[in-house]
Amino acid sequence: MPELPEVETVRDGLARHVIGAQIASAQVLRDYSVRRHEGGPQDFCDQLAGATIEYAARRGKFIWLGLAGRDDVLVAHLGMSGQILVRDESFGAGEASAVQGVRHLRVRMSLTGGGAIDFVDQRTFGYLALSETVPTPDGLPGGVGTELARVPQLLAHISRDLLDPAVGAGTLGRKELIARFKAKKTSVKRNLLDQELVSGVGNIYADEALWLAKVHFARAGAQLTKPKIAELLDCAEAVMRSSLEQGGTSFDSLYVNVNGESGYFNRSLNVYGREDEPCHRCGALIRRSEFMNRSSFWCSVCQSKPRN
DNA sequence: ACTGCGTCCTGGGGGC
DNA sequence: TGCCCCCAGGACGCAG
Repeated sequence: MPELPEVETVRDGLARHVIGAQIASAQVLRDYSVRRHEGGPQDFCDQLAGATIEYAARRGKFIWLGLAGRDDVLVAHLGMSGQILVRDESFGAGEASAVQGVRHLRVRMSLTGGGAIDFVDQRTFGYLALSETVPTPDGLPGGVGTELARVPQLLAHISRDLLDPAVGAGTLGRKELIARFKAKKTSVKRNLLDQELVSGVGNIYADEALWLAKVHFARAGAQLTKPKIAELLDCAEAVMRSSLEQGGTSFDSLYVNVNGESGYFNRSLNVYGREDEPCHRCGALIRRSEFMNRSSFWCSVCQSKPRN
C-alpha cells in the first residue's frame, strides 16, 4: 500500500509528466471515488473541465495539483491501493473500449491533445476532490513541491511530514514537533500515526522506525527523552528516505505508477510482516501483536516491553 | 485530551 | 476445482 515514499514517488512523477497539461474532460466511473467534494461527482467533472495543471504538491499522503488561475486545487488521496497512471497520446484516451480495458479504473481525466490521467483504485479507499486553499498559519510553503504558502482546506488539519523541509532535522519546526510529541499522553506508536502531530507515517513505517530506534510501540511518548524522540523521528525519516531512493527509479517514463500489490519497497523491511522470522539485529524471533486494531511487529529483545 | 472501536471497500488468498 | 470468509489498510467520526 502506498505510504509516504510511494506517494512522493507519484507526486514527483506527476511533476515531471503533467505540469502544463490541460484537462479536457473528466469521467467518474465510480461515484465513491470522488469524495469530500462539495457538489458531488458531476460537479467535480464540470469544475475540472478546462483546468490547466500548474504544480504537483504533497503533504503527508495527500497530493494536490495546482490549477492555473484558480484558487481551488485537485486533491488526491491514494488510500491503500490507489494508483495514478499517466497515459500518453497513443493510449486512445476517451474511447469506451479503452476505459473498459483498465481494471479498477475509477476516474479518467482526458487531456487536451490526447493522453489521460487515470485514477485506478482496487479497494476504493482513495479519492479525488476539488478543494479551495487556505493560507498556512506559519507562512511557509504548504508542502513538498510548491512554493505557495497555501494548503487545501480539505487537509489543512494535517501536519507537515518528515520529508517537508519545514520540519527537517535542526529546524525550529522539528524542535516544536519534538516538544509536542513529548507533551502527548499517549503511546509512541499512536503519536507516530497521529496525522495531526506528524503526517505520512503509516503502520508499516511506524513499526520500522520503532525497530530502528529500539522502542516498543506501547511505550508512553512522554516517557522518552527529547533526544530519544528526536532519534525516533530521525529513524522514521531515514526509513522513508531510503524507501524513496529505492522506489523513485522503478516506474517507467510513460506511467506515474505506484503498484500497491507489487510491494517493491518490501525488501528493505526489518520487522513488518516478519512474524516468527529472526530479527536482523539480534536473531530473536519477531513478534506480532494487536494494537489499535492493527498489527504491530516488534522484536522482543531489541524493543523491550513497558511493564503496565 | 485521550481511548477504543466502528465504518468505509474490495478481491486475493487461505481453508475446507 | 470451487466457494466462503477473512483480512489488510488510512482517515475519520463517535461514544465514553
